[in-house]
Amino acid sequence: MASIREVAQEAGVGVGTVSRALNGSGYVSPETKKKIEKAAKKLHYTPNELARNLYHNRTGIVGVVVPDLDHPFFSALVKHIEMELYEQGYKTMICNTAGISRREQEYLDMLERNMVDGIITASHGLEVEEYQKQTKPIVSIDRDLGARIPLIGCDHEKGGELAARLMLGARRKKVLVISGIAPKVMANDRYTAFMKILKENGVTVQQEVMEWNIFNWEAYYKFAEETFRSYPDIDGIFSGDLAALACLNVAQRRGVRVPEELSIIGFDAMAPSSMVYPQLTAVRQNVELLAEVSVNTLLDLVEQRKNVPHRLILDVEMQPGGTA
Amino acid sequence: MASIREVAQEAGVGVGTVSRALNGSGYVSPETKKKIEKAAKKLHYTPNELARNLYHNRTGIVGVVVPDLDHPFFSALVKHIEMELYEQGYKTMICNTAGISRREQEYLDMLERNMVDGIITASHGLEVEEYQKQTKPIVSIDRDLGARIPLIGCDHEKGGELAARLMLGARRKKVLVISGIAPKVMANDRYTAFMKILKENGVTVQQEVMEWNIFNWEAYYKFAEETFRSYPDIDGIFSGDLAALACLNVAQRRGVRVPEELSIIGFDAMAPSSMVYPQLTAVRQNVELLAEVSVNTLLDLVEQRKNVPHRLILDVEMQPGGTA
DNA sequence: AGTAAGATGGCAAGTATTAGAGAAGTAGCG
DNA sequence: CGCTACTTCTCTAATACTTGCCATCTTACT
Repeated sequence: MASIREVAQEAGVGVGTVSRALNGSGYVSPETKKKIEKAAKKLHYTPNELARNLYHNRTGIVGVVVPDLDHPFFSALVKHIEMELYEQGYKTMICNTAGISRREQEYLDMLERNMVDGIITASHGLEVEEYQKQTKPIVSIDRDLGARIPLIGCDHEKGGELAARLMLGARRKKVLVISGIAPKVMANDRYTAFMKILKENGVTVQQEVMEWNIFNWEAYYKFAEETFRSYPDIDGIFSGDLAALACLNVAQRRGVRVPEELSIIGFDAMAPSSMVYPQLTAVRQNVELLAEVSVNTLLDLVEQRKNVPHRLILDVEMQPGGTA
Repeated sequence: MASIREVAQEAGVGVGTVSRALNGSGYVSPETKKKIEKAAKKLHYTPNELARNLYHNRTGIVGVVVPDLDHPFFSALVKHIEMELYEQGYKTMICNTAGISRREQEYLDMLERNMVDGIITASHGLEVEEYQKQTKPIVSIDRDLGARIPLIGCDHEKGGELAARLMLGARRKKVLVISGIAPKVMANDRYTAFMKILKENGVTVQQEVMEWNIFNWEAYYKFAEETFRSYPDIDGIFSGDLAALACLNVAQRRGVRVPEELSIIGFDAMAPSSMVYPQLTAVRQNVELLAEVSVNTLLDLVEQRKNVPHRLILDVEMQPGGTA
């Protein structure tokens, strides 16, 4: 762990010269530069990032806050965010809130303490006020955190419409919506839009609510079994991917024919939706684009590159499958 | 962004006193302490972590290196690692190598530059020598990186045995193994053990190799289709979860009855293996324990709490399912 | 009252680096 | 030869915090 001082001594120059030689800033003669590089190599010198960070008051780290890393949507999201951040020279710190709002708060505090240069949050356990207290760069996915905090999300409303059209086309009459519990997120818009269209067309729509952002297959499965008991006569289900997959699984186990007797439409169209047979019919979010846009918006703020729009809505499409 | 100096001025004391008052070290009278705390609150003082890090020469960050965050095994692993690290007061930085060994190298460099206090690596694109150059804390999952680097993994050999026993019990005669491409990882042991037992019992075993640690469902699916064309008469498949799921999916599409005509056994038994119908029969790794053990081993090194064993092998069990 | 122990807090060094001021040296040109 | 311009490099301040050392003040005891 040689320091810049030792390198300077070894090369017989001052520390400033070493700094300039190695960073390529300011005047350094070719010979001295060579001498310094030799000394650096000899001593296995690597600059201490911590001192650098202190001076520049930045770490090049971005915090990414999600409710559950093991949920297919969030693992895909974080993966793409990480890769995009890497492209732009940043590192990714993750926070798996697991529904604990204290953890979300702690990451906000880390912003304050300069540990991270910015935050992308897709976890929504805190009140908007907590976020509004912050002045440093934050970008929110799928929930409006008020002024100064850009919001990125997909077009949930259109997704709900697409699903509704599909249900209508299949002449479904008694449809169930399984929605998430979080009250203030954009995801709810898809169910509102879905239900509105179906009701306008005389379809009976019922709604069940379940905790969705903690991924626990057992819970989904139990919920699906419960659903089939409580609603034996429904002919359509619209919900997030995982709940839809659980319903599909239970339907298959019970011998309910999908899609003949029951249409199931998911939302997200993440990897597992393609693994089952038949493939799940689902509204697809472009996670890759979502990640890219989120990162670029955040870095626009961090590096003050330009003004960013407060709200960015990305398109969705229907992933054809065999369940609707 | 008030600094400690401003707090000291506001409270009318020296900076050292503020530091000691807020950290609870050394003598500070109750009144001064109260005064300092009031000043700190008034100025919204939050200590700059960067300066702290520089002084202590640590960041409290652990780097976690995986080939693909969106692979169900790695997303589960990282999730549990993150949660365990959090419990112990550390933060998690992730690196999704995506098979690019340069990225793996860069994380090793970050160790050198003091950006992270230690590394847990489950990605294996670099030569052992690169790791041996390092003197700072590293823990490896599923690959032996030589002396000084603890190795954690599950009992792949036993997993292979369990699968082999199941194949024998089902009287399978022509079995295919789909293994990964990485030559030096422990995962290969499961296939060696599996094949050895089957061959000893007179079963024909063939082997196909595919790139496995980059998760791409399309590729798995294509590979599975190819497999069914090339080996139309096999009656057993043993492979990682995802390849197994792809084979199950193709089998169902082709009308091959599972498990009557074809036994499929996976390895890992991650979430998607439970989502399909019938549930995939698969060897289950205890990812949660794997994460816990990896973190504790690493932190033993980081904090020099105690000597750590060089090799830790965790038990596996068979997840019963409907495909074997 | 004098002394010593104990309490309290200020000062400055240390942490590794960068940037900017300025010193020292060289060369070109009139 | 002297002035200017330019190159080259050193030195110091600054970044924000922690901590050891020392100075000062209080209190109590003799």
